[in-house]
Amino acid sequence: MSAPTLSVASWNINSVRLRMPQVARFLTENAPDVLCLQEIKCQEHLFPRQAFIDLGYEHIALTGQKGYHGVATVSRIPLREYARHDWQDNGEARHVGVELLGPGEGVILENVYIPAGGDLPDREKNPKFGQKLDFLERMTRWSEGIERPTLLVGDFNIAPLDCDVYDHKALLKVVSHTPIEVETLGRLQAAHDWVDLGRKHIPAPERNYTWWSYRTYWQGKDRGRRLDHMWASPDLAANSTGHKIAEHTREWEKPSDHVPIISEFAL
Amino acid sequence: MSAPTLSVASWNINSVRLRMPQVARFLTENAPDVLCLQEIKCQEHLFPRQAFIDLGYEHIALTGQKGYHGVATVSRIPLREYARHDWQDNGEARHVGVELLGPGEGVILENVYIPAGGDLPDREKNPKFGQKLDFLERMTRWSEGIERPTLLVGDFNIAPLDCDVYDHKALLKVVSHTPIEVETLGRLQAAHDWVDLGRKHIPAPERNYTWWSYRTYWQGKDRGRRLDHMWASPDLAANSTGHKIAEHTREWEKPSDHVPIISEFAL
DNA sequence: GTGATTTAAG
DNA sequence: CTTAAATCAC
Repeated sequence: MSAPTLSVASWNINSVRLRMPQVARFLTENAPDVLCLQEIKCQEHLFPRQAFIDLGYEHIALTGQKGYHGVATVSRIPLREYARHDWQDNGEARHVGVELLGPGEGVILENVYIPAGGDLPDREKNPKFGQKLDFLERMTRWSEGIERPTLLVGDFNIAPLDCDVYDHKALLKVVSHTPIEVETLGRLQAAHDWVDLGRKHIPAPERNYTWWSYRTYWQGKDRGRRLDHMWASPDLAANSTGHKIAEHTREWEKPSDHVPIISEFAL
Repeated sequence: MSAPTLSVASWNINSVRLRMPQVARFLTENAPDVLCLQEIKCQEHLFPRQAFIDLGYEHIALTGQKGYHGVATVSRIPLREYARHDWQDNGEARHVGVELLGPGEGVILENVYIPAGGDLPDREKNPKFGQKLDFLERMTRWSEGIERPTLLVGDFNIAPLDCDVYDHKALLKVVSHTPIEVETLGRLQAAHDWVDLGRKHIPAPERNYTWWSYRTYWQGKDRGRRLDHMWASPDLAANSTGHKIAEHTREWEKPSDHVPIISEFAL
């Protein structure tokens, strides 16, 4: 018999209602214990709760709003909603935190959708870019106070390493890979010594993309970026045993522009 | 061997681009010589011309506009575009007339989409209702001058007979079956002694619906109306040999709210 | 390019 | 309920 494990997946689903069949397929084929979704794009009362229950993911914590953003954490193991941080400071639904109660008891799981930040990497001309940096700063302040083993997952909308994008030089001025974003994300990481599980298990410079734009994917040039991440507290990271990217979902019919990432832990 | 015939179909398709697969199925299964479509809902350059050519309907006359209205006549037999009447007097694409050049030579085929007329049957409170009546008046003036054998087909948006709706009394104040509309349509009919082929071959009070609202169809109460018609000049009507309603298409996947009607003529 | 929303129209 | 368009955000 095998040792007890915990598996956690994260996926920016870009409308959970539209893609529920794909979510069901992913859960059936991969059976993670917990799935964190971003960009569910629906209000809480419209979340397809029953579909998740039918799939065995009956423990659900979510925050949603009409049309945009919204995150949900669905789980086969019991959980308790722990927090909803408004790091955007404007009421947008971008975070839900839970505490695992079954296997993995005591682990805190933070599901976040960091703002995309608009097109221009300039605080003055593009307020959304400033909001993104401010969001990261607030997360940094928050990180400094963490005292429990925590897994921070979601769509960070930043590809930090040179090898996290298909063309480092070309993307230096493209929001998601600008030096200021990378530095700001670096301070967040340093504030809790967060361990980047994607790169722990798929070391740089190995290809590790999680997102391909709808605009260019059809060109087949593999213009990907690593925007989705799982960061663990050092103590929790010590138990992480693997990390994978379900890249094949990008080829599914009417796919999300992001693909799921999955981490496994020994308990 | 059989005598030469001409068959003509008419169908308010409610977006020809969205329903091209259904149109193809209808043409394959019914093989009319000519099909008149209403509510194609596209500009002329976006009409799926090649799809019709591939199906053998290579002779095409159409008038379209962005988003709404628009009519198209597609044919296996050669035709010549004859007229585009602006009976709405505002440039909307609601009519195209053709002259058949092959079998049926000399027949004029008028394809029209008469305005729905809005919700309130009141000229003052609802200008659209007045426009509908004015449209019919202009058609009446036009009818008085017809000199060639003509088939007038399309979505008239009026159910003239008591038995043309599921509940005559209940619909007396519902646009499509109000006395004023029925009378105005009656004057149009009288102006050329138009023969109502639907009722020539399916005599009143037999059920003869061509449209069921999206809003109520799911209730399964057969709340239909006969809004689509084929009217023939008396001389041409003498050659009409049959008329049918392709009601089963209303059960197809993602159907139009209207179903095709088909008339056959001996030549 | 894709999705949600709103509006207009049916 | 259904469609197209326009808008906005990503």
